[in-house]
Amino acid sequence: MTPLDPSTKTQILDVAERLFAEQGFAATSLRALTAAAGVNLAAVNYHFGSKEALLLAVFDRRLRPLNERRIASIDALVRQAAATGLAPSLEGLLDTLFRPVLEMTAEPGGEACARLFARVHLETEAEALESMFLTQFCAVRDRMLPALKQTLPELDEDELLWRLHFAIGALAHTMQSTIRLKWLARGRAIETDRETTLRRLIEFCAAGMRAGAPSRPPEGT
Amino acid sequence: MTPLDPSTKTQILDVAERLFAEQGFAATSLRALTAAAGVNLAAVNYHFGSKEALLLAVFDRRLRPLNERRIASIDALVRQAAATGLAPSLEGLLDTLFRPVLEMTAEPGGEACARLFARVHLETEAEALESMFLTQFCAVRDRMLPALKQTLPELDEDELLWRLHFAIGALAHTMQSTIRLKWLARGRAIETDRETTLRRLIEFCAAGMRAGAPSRPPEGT
DNA sequence: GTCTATACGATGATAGAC
DNA sequence: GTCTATCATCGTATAGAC
Repeated sequence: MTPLDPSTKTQILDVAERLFAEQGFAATSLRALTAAAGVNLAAVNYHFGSKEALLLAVFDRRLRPLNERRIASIDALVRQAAATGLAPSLEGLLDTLFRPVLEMTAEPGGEACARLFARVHLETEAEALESMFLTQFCAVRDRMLPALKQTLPELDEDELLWRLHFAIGALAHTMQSTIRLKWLARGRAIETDRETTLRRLIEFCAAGMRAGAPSRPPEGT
Repeated sequence: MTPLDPSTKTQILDVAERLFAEQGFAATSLRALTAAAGVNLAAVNYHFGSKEALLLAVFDRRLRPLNERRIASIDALVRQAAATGLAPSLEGLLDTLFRPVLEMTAEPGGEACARLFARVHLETEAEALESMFLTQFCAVRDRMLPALKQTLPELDEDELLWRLHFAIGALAHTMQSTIRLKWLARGRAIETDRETTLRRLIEFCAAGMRAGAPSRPPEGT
């Protein structure tokens, strides 16, 4: 349990993260996993309770520092904005939401893990997993929403929530499948540099969230 | 195989669609599935080859008419625009992309199936599934991209592709989890009427795709 | 061609000895 | 905490009846 401990538990977590990401969850058997980790088959069920709970633990370990970074960034933005008497910038808030996820792909094992992330909504009902995900995101949301309300005061709450929902979807899809993007491009080379992608994503979502405010297109059928 | 035939094959497809959507793919055993369909266990492997291939067939059957609707709508928009000498409207093109998916939820069994859809990136690499999905979407893309280029001529191709990618992500996330949206809302009731959602989605994505064109926000760090 | 009964190997989980 | 042995269940394959 201690940080530097190559204990059975952390050993399992490390190997599980790698194998789940490489081969997928269902395709990774506990026998192969425990053999690769050099531990006994029964150790997974002893330490985690089930294979699915092990997956939860893998996600939890990755998500925790990521959401802590988000919280710190939002707090810094809001504090800084309050000091100047202005609302926090929309681009800054979106950066806070997106950057930790995109930067995770630069960490060792991070890219594979990010892909695993995106493949989450599968299998069973994944209800436990969704629940863990939302619980962790709770603190982020509770800071993000008030900040966004300051920044976009003209939006009613429903509209704001939906637009944040769409923005998260754009992020999720970006993490999930550069494959689809490359296919969209029909073989053309396409820029996938991380900072450029982040800029594009922020521009798209910022414009989407501001929709209707700066210039209103004429209504049609 | 004929439309009205309650044959073993269509019987399996019908029950599979329902059970996969209700319980998830992994959680639905072929034994339970074939028992519910009143067919023999081996019938699945005889008619479809494997459990995964059955899932493919379920998706394929739903996706085919959906993409045909999209193609017809895009063609109509482009034809109509050409007649007036104008580019097709961005909102119209996005409507074409989104509406058939949202309206699928109104068909019997459609909502559950839409959720299953979104849970696609599961298990193994899901490579076969992704491949089927992209193959079907091919004809849509090949009409959508030229139309979008007419409508947004100021965007370079990379930017256009990325923005379409983001828009598809917003759609996918919308179909996938109203659960997350409701959680975002923290218990507040939130409008989830289909036409309203469609309008919100179109407004968000249209603004995102036009980002930088109509009015330019000042650049910051 | 279609359907059935049955068997096989592998899986996730568990009980109990140490 | 760790191990071995064992269990029910899974997806799949096949042999043979209609």
